[in-house]
Amino acid sequence: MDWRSVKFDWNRARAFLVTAEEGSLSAAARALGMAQPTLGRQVDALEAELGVILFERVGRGFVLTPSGLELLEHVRAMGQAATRVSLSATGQSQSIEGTVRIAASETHAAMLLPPIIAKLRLAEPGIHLEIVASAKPSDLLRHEADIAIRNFAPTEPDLIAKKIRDVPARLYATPAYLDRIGNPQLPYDLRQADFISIDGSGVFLKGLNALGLSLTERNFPILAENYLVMWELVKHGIGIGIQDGNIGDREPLVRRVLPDFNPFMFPIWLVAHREVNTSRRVRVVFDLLAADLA
Amino acid sequence: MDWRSVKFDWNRARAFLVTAEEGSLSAAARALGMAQPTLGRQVDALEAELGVILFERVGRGFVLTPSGLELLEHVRAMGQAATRVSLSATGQSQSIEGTVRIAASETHAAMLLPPIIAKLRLAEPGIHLEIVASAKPSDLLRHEADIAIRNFAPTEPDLIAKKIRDVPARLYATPAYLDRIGNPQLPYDLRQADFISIDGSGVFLKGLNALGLSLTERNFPILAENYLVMWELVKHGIGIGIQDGNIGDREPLVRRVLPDFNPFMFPIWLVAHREVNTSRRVRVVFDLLAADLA
DNA sequence: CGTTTGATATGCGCTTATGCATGGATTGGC
DNA sequence: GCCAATCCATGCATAAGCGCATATCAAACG
Repeated sequence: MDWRSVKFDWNRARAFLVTAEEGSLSAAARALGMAQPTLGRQVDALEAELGVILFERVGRGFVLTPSGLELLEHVRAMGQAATRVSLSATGQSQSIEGTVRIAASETHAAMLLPPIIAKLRLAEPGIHLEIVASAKPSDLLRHEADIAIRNFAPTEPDLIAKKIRDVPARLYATPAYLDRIGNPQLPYDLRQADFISIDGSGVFLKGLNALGLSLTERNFPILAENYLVMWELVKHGIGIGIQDGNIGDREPLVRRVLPDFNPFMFPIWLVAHREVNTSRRVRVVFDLLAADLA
Repeated sequence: MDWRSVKFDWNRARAFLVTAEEGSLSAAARALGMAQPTLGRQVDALEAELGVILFERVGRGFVLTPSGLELLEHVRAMGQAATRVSLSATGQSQSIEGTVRIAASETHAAMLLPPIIAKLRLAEPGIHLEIVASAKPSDLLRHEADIAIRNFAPTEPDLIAKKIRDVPARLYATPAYLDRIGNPQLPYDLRQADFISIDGSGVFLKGLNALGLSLTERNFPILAENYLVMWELVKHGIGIGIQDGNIGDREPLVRRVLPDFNPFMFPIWLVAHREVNTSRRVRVVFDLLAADLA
């Protein structure tokens, strides 16, 4: 075998990849946790090493040359293979010492995880934990997290998932707000109420209507895009929000809207990449999460 | 985009790849032109970084662990992508300064190339030339060379090829040897002669028989596996060998066997990878080779 | 038109990695 | 069973790469 064509510095290829994808040296440096001059010099060195001009230096940022674009295609393939290396490596690792990243929505991260994390820290002090709280579901295929807590079954093929339980979600508002809209008792009474939406796709609206309410977009004057913000808005008497019944019932500032109404059931899924879940420490965390969330 | 999974040191992955493929740190170090301790430390560091034991240290060499084998698969994909990067980079390079590697059989390298190389050096002093003389056809897809001189049309899809001309090949031997076997005039007279073979696959035998001779394996008591060695054996009167007519006729030590016999025509092809041939300096060399070989 | 922001280059001190030389260990051959 | 060859590990001097601080520049905004 001839290795001439793999002799070039692969880290420089990585620098080029991230710089091209992020659009600037500074952004790439932030993404990789390196200094911006370092990446600049690596890209320069790669250009000299390959004899190709990759970027056109134009004022504020860089612009890919046609040659750079051509090369980027192949460097992307390197990056995807590198991702698979990292993914598989995590799965192969049988060391209990290391990092496990858990992705969850802000609510779950803030409301459900803390006691479990505390228990996990005591049981396995060698495991370093990272909580990725994000409104959007993390991409486990790209290894943005090792384990994700989701409210829907995953559709991606390479993921394994375990349904933990169904959580009753209810509508909450402050007593003051409920007084203001006349203490509604029936779904029909909510036709003029203000709801605080948490995503713009309308699934919240459809879900509520499926339960017997008849709402329109005019009932959603506020979009929070963040669970915690939504909950704070509800606690400040701005409108009605949906929340896990176990959490909402413990919050003294709010009361159930329509107390006798059947709760809206949504599932909690624990999801992990098949490759990653073969890792011993990921498995430990996965199993403990599954047990304690139930 | 999340770059966590590409953060690890790619050069260490390269060290692992070459070490695993070559079978030892020392061999990998030779292949990459690095020191053996360097690769050893890089592999150690990768194991620590990924938390995976890649090799089992057993006496003289390393043995891949199952985890290492699993990871090697993905690292190989990185290496293949890296090869494509290098390949495409050579093609994108419009700089006349740089290296061009020419692969040819030993005969072509020794007999045909020297005057052309001399001319090329004068015309393009900025181009550094490397001659890869090998009995086996170089793998252009893996970029073992930029340009290859071959005696057959390439079958690989991504290669471009140009047929230069047909070369008359003839049989040669020393006058002393021809005297010894009775100065043969007809193909039939060669039924007892010794031929010097250059490959073990029998194509030489079949080719000669296709021209009217009736030889068996007993006529090939010597296998040289090297064109120059074969030619030296012929010049020392050991037997009959085949050679380019332009070369053989200029050699005072030998004479044609069956002077009036039609020569065996074999083609000369100039071959390059499609990607690589877009490089300016490769193109320059390619065109000059094509012109001067005709 | 000046200010601010966010970007790329450069100089410098220092950490890190590399190569060389060497020692220790194992395999294969005679 | 010894010898030679080959390979991996370690210590040390050196060189290369990195991060920090800073200068410089361009674009957007008021």
